[in-house]
Amino acid sequence: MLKKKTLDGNLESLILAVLEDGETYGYRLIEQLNELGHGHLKLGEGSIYPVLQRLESRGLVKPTWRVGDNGRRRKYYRLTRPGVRALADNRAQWAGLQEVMARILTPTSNLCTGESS
Amino acid sequence: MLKKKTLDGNLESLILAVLEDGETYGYRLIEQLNELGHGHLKLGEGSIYPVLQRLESRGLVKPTWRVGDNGRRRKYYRLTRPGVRALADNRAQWAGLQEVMARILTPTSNLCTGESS
DNA sequence: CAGCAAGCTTTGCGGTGTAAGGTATAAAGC
DNA sequence: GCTTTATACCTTACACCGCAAAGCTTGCTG
Repeated sequence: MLKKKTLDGNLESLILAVLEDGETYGYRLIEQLNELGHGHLKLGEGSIYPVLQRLESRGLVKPTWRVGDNGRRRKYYRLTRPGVRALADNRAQWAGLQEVMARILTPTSNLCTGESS
Repeated sequence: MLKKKTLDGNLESLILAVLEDGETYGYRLIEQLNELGHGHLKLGEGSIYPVLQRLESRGLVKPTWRVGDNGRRRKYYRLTRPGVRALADNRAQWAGLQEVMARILTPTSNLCTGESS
């Protein structure tokens, strides 16, 4: 299971990426992410809704109230042009992070194993 | 350049990984990370020292005051056994995150490009 | 002595995930 | 009709993290 601090800063990217494949509403989004996470994710409502609101206030997504097939009011979110751009930006950031992490985190140069004490 | 929120939560892993290749002191550590970052990183003292202190208080690193080759007092940090374990743990977390991000963030299923408005 | 760089520490701010609690409503059971 | 359950949304409070900024000490250099 991924810890909060590991996921930190990437939830926004994940949400934008899911939105890229078509509009959704918050409750469904949680299920989608948890399914796609294959056991690595166990997100709750408190994790998603605040992010969605922030994305909305930044104009990266546009919500539309509509009634779903079960007669329920749902708030469908759709990616905006700035949202697409932000997603591309996030992908670039992720690539950069991967590069840095690969270079430093990968154990290639195990040097001194010498003990002295 | 990597944004704060992208790096978030991974600085600890990076520091532990550098420590794995041998002990260092804070000031040098900053240089090492910025070099290894190849332009992606530009860390300052305010980013590193708090992390080092936290690592110390958690027992993941052990500091030793010593005088360097320039006559300066330096606080050399060395990885402890729990620190090594924590690093392994962080690597696992990172692998998990990569897996999730790869599955969701990678644009494989570009479905509907249909506009309606 | 004055100035600078090495080296460590602390404070304060904004951003982030999330557990917990709260509201409203459609469908189903008694 | 009333209660429960599941759907669907929102809000509050908290802990943590990176980082800029500022300050302190100490050794080298002019």
